[in-house]
Amino acid sequence: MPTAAKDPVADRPKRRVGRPRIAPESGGGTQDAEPRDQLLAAAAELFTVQGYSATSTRAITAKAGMRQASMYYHFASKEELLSSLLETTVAPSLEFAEWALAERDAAAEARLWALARIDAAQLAGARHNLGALYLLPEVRREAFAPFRALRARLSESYRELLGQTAAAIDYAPGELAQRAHLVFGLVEGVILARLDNRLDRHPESGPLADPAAYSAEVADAALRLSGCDRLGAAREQGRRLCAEWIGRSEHLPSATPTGESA
Amino acid sequence: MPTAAKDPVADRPKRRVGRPRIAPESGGGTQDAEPRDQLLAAAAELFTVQGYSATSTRAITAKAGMRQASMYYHFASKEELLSSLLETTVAPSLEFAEWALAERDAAAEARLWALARIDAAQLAGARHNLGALYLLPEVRREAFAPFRALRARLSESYRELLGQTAAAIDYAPGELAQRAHLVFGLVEGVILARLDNRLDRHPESGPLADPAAYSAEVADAALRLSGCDRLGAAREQGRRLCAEWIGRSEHLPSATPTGESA
DNA sequence: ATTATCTATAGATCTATAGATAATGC
DNA sequence: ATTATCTATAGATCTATAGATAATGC
Repeated sequence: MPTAAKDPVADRPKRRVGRPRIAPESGGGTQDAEPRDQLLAAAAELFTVQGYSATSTRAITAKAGMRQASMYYHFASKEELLSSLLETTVAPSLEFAEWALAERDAAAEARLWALARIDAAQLAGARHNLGALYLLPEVRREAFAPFRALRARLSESYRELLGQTAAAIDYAPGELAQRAHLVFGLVEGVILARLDNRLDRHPESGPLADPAAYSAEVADAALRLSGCDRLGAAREQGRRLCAEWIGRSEHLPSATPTGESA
Repeated sequence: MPTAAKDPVADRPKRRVGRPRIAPESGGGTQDAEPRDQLLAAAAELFTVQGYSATSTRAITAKAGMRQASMYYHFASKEELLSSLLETTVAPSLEFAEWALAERDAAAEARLWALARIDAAQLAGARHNLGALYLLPEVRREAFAPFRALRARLSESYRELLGQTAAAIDYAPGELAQRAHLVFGLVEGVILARLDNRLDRHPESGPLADPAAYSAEVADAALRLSGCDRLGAAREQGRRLCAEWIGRSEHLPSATPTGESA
């Protein structure tokens, strides 16, 4: 073997600064992630399954393989931990929404389809049912207002795109807001579907069977609700928009702290 | 005044057996309700707003006007309190669903419309956002399995009705379950709409602006999702079914412990 | 005697802080 | 010296039980 550094990542001795941990890594392969990300991953699972108040900092740190107090080196409080998780949840959909709003060459129907698709796919495919985090009652606390503002912007994006569709011309006054709400609610139905899955069938957490197919169904249903009469064409162009966006974002470094290796 | 007992309810001296309370009634006119119902009403508000784990038994009893330990005379545990609330939440919709399934003379589309309507109206119009209770992560605990079974039966009722519609004949394999899920999710979107209302606009809890109109919109949207092509007729007959049911249930003693006087 | 409350408290948490300590880095 | 952990603990909870008590009912 003449070339020494064949696989620099695997060879890395993983020696770290600071006092070493004592607690063993409990299961789920987060061994060599950043401690901060280990905490986020542990909290994501526990918060979605048990809720925020029902999850102790002790439980989170045990899952992340460290002692309770060590959490406070990485996060100022338990609330800050939830804040971070919440923001990673809306961010991707919101980025797509803003891009889609600017793509004025594409039909509004296609952009709406694509937004519903991307948003639903993210909700359906995430390792834990992260969307359920914003159903947690604790999220109404003042500490989470910044996150709620992000979510309100996402909701408005749906309304704007819907307002640009051909069907919207015939809407009665107030009907736009009404229908936009229904569409937004339909997409968020993915969260509820996952809750039901977990409640009634799979004891273990997990994504819906086929997120890609499911999210396309949801996007179809969204256009049906909008009153769009040329679903086929909109879906076709919508798919292209999704593909284009995914192509772009793959060039970026995908910083998804909660998505563990596999 | 010859006839002595003019208004027996108002004249009732309200003297009660047992040691009297010391704690004052805090606000909301539940003064002369049964203690058990006062506790349920207090818990309904606090659980929906703050969540289950975040609500202490002390907070519940303070709102109901008694001391913390007195709760345990009426409920064996905090979990039992939530259980009672959960069951009062699904029961009305489920009763309607079973009646509608049996009404085989009416068109399936109309019965589906009516079920969506009744269910959505109940979710939209309840004093507190009681539907949100079954989004509480704690509801996954074993203690709440009986409630989850009720909810599963409601979900199946939607699927059965949808399966009897004309549009269902053309569904691909698996499409029935898929669409039924979307419809069920759409109706539950009412819960999310109320959460959003509370998050973003009204600081106080409260029902959606016009539950009757809103729930009719949701029922329309449900039929649109089903692929029904004769919405007008179905809606017409659906309205009649709703009216018939409401007529019936008004003859019964309406035992809704959580709906306070007004 | 029965009922529905009360007071007091055991025992088990839980969050966050203080300060010690075991690594690496320079 | 810096970093990332550790141990220990203060202080504030929280749920549920034990047993006393103040009403009504008979």
